[in-house]
Amino acid sequence: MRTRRGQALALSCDGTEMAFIVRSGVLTLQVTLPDSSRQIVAMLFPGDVVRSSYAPPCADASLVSAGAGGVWRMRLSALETLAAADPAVRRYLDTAAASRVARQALHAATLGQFDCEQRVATLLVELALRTGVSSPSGVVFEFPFGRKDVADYLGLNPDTLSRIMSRLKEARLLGHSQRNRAVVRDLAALAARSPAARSLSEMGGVHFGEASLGTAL
Amino acid sequence: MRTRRGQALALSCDGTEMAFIVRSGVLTLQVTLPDSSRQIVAMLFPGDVVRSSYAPPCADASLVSAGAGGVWRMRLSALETLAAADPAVRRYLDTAAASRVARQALHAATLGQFDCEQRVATLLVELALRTGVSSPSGVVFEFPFGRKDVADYLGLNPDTLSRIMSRLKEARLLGHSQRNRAVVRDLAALAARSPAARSLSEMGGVHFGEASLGTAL
DNA sequence: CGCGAACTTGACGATTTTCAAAGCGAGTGG
DNA sequence: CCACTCGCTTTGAAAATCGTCAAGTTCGCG
Repeated sequence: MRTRRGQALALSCDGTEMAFIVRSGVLTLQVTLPDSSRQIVAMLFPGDVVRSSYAPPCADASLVSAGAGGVWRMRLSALETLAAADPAVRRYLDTAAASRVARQALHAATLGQFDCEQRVATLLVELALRTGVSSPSGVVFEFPFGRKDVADYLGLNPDTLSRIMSRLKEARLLGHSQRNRAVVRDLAALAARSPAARSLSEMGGVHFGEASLGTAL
Repeated sequence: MRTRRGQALALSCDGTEMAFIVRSGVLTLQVTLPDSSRQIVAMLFPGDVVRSSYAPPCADASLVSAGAGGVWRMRLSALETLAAADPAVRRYLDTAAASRVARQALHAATLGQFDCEQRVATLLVELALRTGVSSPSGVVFEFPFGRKDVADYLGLNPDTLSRIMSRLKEARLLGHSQRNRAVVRDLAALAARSPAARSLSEMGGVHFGEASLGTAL
């Protein structure tokens, strides 16, 4: 399945539990509780696995594509059959589930303990490590989120977020980004502002060919 | 393994990945990032499964018993062998992992979107549903946490937490609790203050013999 | 009975949100 | 080609929430 920006994927199709595997692009898992505003619970990168039952009951949950990308969608039972036949698939799924829990633990610490600047720094470091490419002017990466999306991920107000971004640009840590794109001029300085940076770079945050980004921390 | 209050269990023993299954009592999974204070990432109730890799790398993580309880500890490889032999075990582990992700999603929403009163209400509802027993004066349950622990779970300050508790007692939603024990006088009113209450009661929050608590919501 | 640790409570202060107005960019139609 | 409008972002001032600090209280324990 190809996905377009903003496209929402139903988490379960007529009652049967589904599984999704991200192939390219970034997806978000968002949850809206009654009388509360939306929370973006997780950002999902290529390789990540999502099941219908990752969403809490009695909540309006959906999987939304942030930018253009590709996803495999299948019935959970089909994936189980695959896993039963091939131990490598089984191991992959187990590892993916465990690492999802670990990343959610990190996110919980981000939401619970960090002040707003640390939260923003954490997100930028995560995206830079995951999808960034180094270039002469710094690490460049796609940033297919509206301010509101980022704010809902970090538990902040969009206005507050805007202020932080301005502050980081003024401090020369960030370049002036065009639409849907961001430039981190000084990744090390940004990482110094995020208590989670070290953990993020260890957690498979380093993608193909850009291992050097991780070592810079 | 029996555990005592405050006892910390090492998440991994000399490099091999371990798995834990909670038998009784309540455990907490806590994470401390560099230059940041402790976050209690999850509360673990009987039936919950934890693996070493649930903890993020480069973080000081540990499993701490809140009150007295019992835990099974085994090597992950041993558990895998069991699961390979018995499909029921396999299914149990998969379900447990998925429901852990769902509960962390709920916790993320709690930390990111709720104000401090809603957070406290959410925790109290969760504990009441999980470990509470109805009695003439309300729902009674063990509360084996210090103020600091609760504050670190909810991302609040202990002083702030203390104020909220006083306010809830004044509003007659809570009874005056003795040490390590709490009484919820009006579960429905408390649930009305937590946007996550409905989700919590659906998520297997209702334990043996106390199904009536859930239906009251 | 007195000590110490944990909890409570008040006043104050900092961070963050809210509200409102202004700015910018992209697409549209004259 | 240019003015125009719509949506999103930025920014300022005021307000609310929450955290900090310090003093007082309770409770368990020696």
